[in-house]
This record gives sequence, structure tokens and C-alpha cells, in this order.
Amino acid sequence: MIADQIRAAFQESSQRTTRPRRLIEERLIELADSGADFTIDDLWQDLRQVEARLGRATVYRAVEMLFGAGLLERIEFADSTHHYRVCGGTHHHHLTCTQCHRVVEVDICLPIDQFTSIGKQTDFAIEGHSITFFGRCPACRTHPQHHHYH
Amino acid sequence: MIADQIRAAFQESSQRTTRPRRLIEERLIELADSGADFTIDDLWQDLRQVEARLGRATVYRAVEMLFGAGLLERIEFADSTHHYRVCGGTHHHHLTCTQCHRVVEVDICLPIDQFTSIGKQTDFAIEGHSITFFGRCPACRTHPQHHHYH
DNA sequence: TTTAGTGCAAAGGCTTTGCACACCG
DNA sequence: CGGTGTGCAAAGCCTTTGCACTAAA
Repeated sequence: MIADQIRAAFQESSQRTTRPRRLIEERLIELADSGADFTIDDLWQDLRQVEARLGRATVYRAVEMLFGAGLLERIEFADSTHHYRVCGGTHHHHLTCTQCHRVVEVDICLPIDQFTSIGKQTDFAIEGHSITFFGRCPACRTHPQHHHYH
Repeated sequence: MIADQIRAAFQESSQRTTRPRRLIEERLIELADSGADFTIDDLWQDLRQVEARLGRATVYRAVEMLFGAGLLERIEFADSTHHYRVCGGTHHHHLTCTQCHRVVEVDICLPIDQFTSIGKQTDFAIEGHSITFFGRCPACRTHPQHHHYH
């Protein structure tokens, strides 16, 4: 259960269950359920609705920790902006809309023998990989004037 | 020939053959030959050796233009830094060292039917894709204390 | 001579850091 | 109470922009 994992990650990295962390945890559980991707600023704005004085740095610190713990994944866009998304646990990759930045999961991957083959060819110790597809989503193909809704 | 392509791109996008552009062109040809990747700052520092007053913004503008023209490729790292590299023309992907940021080309790709399959499943118009492998290069496996040489 | 392109410095985003204070245990 | 985690503001990076000036044609 993702809620437990998030709570466990906070507990492992720190000693105190504070209000900001509880709020972050709650919001991330919602985001996990909806599968939505978000920027750090999105998350901060959401939390500020509930707790006006919650600091931006607190959100940055929590996201960094959870990303490090492998509970969030980071999606890089061609323009160097990036979004986060709560990990679903399954291995997958992303398809992002070049126009509105919507992100869709795809469960396509490389054949396993490609990894061993690369390791042998390059003598690198392969630790991970990332595949991103770029394209235009159905909505943006129909309404080319829209930008960045999600 | 990449030299001609770079020259052509400059000519197409502008009216004047200036000294800064000639220097950028020369340096990029060297970088194309060596196959090395570089940051914008690397490039600027190199050019400043030759022309001390060359402005940073000029380098940014040139790189942006050449990237847009498809003559440079951008390599994103997990920590959101990014490097550039002169395109070799062949379709390929990258393997980057998580420790020293060295970049190696790999010519592995997805089977073609995966692309059409994704297009059908998601109803996106697929425009491109990017595969990045992460790992530790032979040198960094041997000398774990080194960082960011290239 | 004309004006595109440049250099410089300032301004912009996003992210990190330093520090006094709040508040959890 | 003691000290971790927070909020705030400042500082840091990297990148873009505005503008007066340089130099290509």
C-alpha cells in the first residue's frame, strides 16, 4: 500500500511526525490514487490551500527525500521542466504530450537481452534506464491552441 | 559533412557570418570529431580562451538555434543538468555514467512495432522517443571517488 | 550606411541554504 | 525542555532578456 510506504519513508528518514509531513502524505495519497503527475509548485499550491504558512522549502525537502527513497518518479520534459508522480510499483515508461505536458504510462520496454548486451559491449554496470515517448495527445491534435492543462 | 551542415544552419537562420559564429562552428567541428559531449558552459569557456570577450548569451543563442535545427542533441541527466553533443546522423541512444557523467552512444532501439502499438493504444501522434541507460563506467567502478571528469 | 548580431548586465525561474523559531516527543 | 524540522528570506544556478554598441554587408 503506497500510503504505508510513504509513511514508512518519512519515519525512516526522520524522528518526528509533523503537520506539514502529514499534509504532504495525505496529498500524495490522493495523487497516487488519481495517477496524476504534478510539479513541486502544484503540490505546494495545493498544500497552501490547507495550511497557508506551509513553506516551499518543506515541500522541496520532502519531495527530494521521497524521490530518493524511490517512491516518486521524475518525468523530464524536453524543455527541462519536470514533473513528479507517485510510483505505482509496476515497471513502466512515459509518453508525454509535447503540447500540454500530459503524461501517460506505457508498459512497453526493451527485450531483456538488450540490457545484458549493452553491459557487455560497453563494460558499464547498468543500473537503470528510462524510455520516454513524445507525441501529441488526442485533445491537442484536435485543439492545437491549448497549452499546459492537466 | 557536419561542418557544412552547421554552416548551412547558421546561414539559413541569419544574414551575417560573424566572428563568434565562426569560432563556435570551428569548435563544434572539433567536438563532432572527438564525439565528446559538453555543457554550454564548457563551450563558452573553450571559446573564451580564443576570444576573451565572447558573451555567454551568444553561445546560448547559437546552441539553441543548432539544437532546434537538429544538429545538436541534448542529454538530460537524472539531476536535471544537461549536456549537448553534435549529432552523428545515425539514430542512437545514450548510456550515461551516474558518477562522472560520461556519455556513450548505444545503437539499441525498440522494435518498430512497439511504436505503432503505442500510437494505437494511446491515440497519441508519436513524434519521437528517447532511451537513456544509467550505469557506472569502467573507470568509476574502479575508482569510485572520482567525479565529473570528461 | 544600415541593421543584425553581439556583449554586458540585469532580470527570471527554479532550487537550495542559513538561521532563528516553533513544536513534537 | 531539547533538538528536529519548519518558515522565511536570501543566495545560487542556469538561462533568458533588454539595450546600447559593434561590425558585417
